[in-house]
Amino acid sequence: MTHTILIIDDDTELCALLTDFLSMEGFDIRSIHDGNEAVKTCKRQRPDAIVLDIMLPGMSGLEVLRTLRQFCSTPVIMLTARGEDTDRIVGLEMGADDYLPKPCNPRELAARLRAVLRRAAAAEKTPTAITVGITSADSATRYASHAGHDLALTSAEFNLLYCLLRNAGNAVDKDTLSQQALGRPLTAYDRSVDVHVSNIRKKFTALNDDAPIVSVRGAGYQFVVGTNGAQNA
Amino acid sequence: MTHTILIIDDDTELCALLTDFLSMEGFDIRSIHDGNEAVKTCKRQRPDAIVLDIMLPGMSGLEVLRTLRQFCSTPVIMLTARGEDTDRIVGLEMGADDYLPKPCNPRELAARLRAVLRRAAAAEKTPTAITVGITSADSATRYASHAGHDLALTSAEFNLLYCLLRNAGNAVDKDTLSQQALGRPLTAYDRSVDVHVSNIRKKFTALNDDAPIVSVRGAGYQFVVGTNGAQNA
DNA sequence: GATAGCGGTTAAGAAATGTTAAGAACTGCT
DNA sequence: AGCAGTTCTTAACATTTCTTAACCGCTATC
Repeated sequence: MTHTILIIDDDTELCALLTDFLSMEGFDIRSIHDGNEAVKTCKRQRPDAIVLDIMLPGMSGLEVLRTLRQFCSTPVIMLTARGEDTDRIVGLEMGADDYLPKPCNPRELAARLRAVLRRAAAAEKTPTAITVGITSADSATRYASHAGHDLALTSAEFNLLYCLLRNAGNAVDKDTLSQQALGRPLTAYDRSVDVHVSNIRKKFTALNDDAPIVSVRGAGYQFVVGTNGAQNA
Repeated sequence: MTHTILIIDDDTELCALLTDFLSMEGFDIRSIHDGNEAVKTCKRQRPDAIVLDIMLPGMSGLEVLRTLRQFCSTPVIMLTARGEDTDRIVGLEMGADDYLPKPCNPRELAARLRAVLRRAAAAEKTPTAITVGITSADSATRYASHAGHDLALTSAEFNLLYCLLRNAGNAVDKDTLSQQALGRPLTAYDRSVDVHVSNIRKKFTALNDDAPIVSVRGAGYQFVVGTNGAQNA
């Protein structure tokens, strides 16, 4: 997949140089030499990443970044004057993703572009949230909700529910649950899983709803999928 | 991938010899016999590494190095006269990456070139800044901010947060945190990591925001993504 | 309908984490 | 070296969370 990169720099010569090099490296390059124009282009074209010079005529690079961040979270690599730590710091505060001292090595820029793109892709692709009916849990935030309300689960409870949600509609045996949620195999007379399930159910009923977790005798527990409230007899 | 090497030496015979040998070793070689010319070529062609003789007519090798370092950080291997320690020291201060006493063994030069290129590649791939939501940290300036404001972290706190940010959305176990942030393995009854986390949280709440760090009992700590600046779809 | 096993629930104690504060270790300065 | 300020570690206590044990009722099987 080829990525579109927007270069915002008033130095046309540098832009041409970078365009040549980065094109050979497999990127699709657009360049803009004016801040205001850049923001508009960005809104329209939605590039995959942006290379932004801090020194721009008219709107400064930092202003461009601030404006940009109001409507998108596209990764931005800033070009700073050599050793200008204050620029780095201000840029960082505004949400830049990386920096390169200016006159920059095109190879290094290419490498860093790939790095920020890789990270952005990883953040997007990894599905961490599971929603079943009106219940959802997200392992990235460790937040679980039911009917729009916080379930306020503890760490073990969250792990347990998350595991049940991943296998919603099927029974999960207690050994698996113990392993996944508590990090240890189930031993004889260990009732921890049962107690945690009990506490999770209590938190569902605290929201005035039946807990969608049923026990399957001898097989473990199951998150029931289907219309909420309606359970098989 | 083949690397381009620029050899700067007035001894044309030696240049020819090295070009022959290094080409066979898989490098792409250019050679220049004059200092001023070398700097220009370097600006234009951006070689991956430079072999620089210290004794040059006109501009000396050290002057070339100083000029070079003003606009790029390409790895440089210097060729010094046998036993000239002062040259080594001055060159080191100016940012040379390695030395070889002259007359040099081409095999050894090839080996050292590969070493500096490997090191440069590693340094290149490490982006120094990380931004997650509205929280950022830059290991180059060791500055961390949240919602545009300085978090004013101490050294250990910064290391800790940086480590959590690198693994945002996943729990990082305390032993890893201790190793990365404090430089020692976790020992029994060592609560330093917990105390540091507590202090970091205090600095987040001082900015009137919930600290985006949760503990995952028995597993460590986790930087949560997505609670604040809503992003992905 | 007796009984053995499983699951539901509660509560007490154990273990992990949160927090604070004191002093040790380090830093920069003179 | 000595001092002042900062940062880190350790220790202590508070709080939360987890495990264990106990008791209860339900279900399957004979």
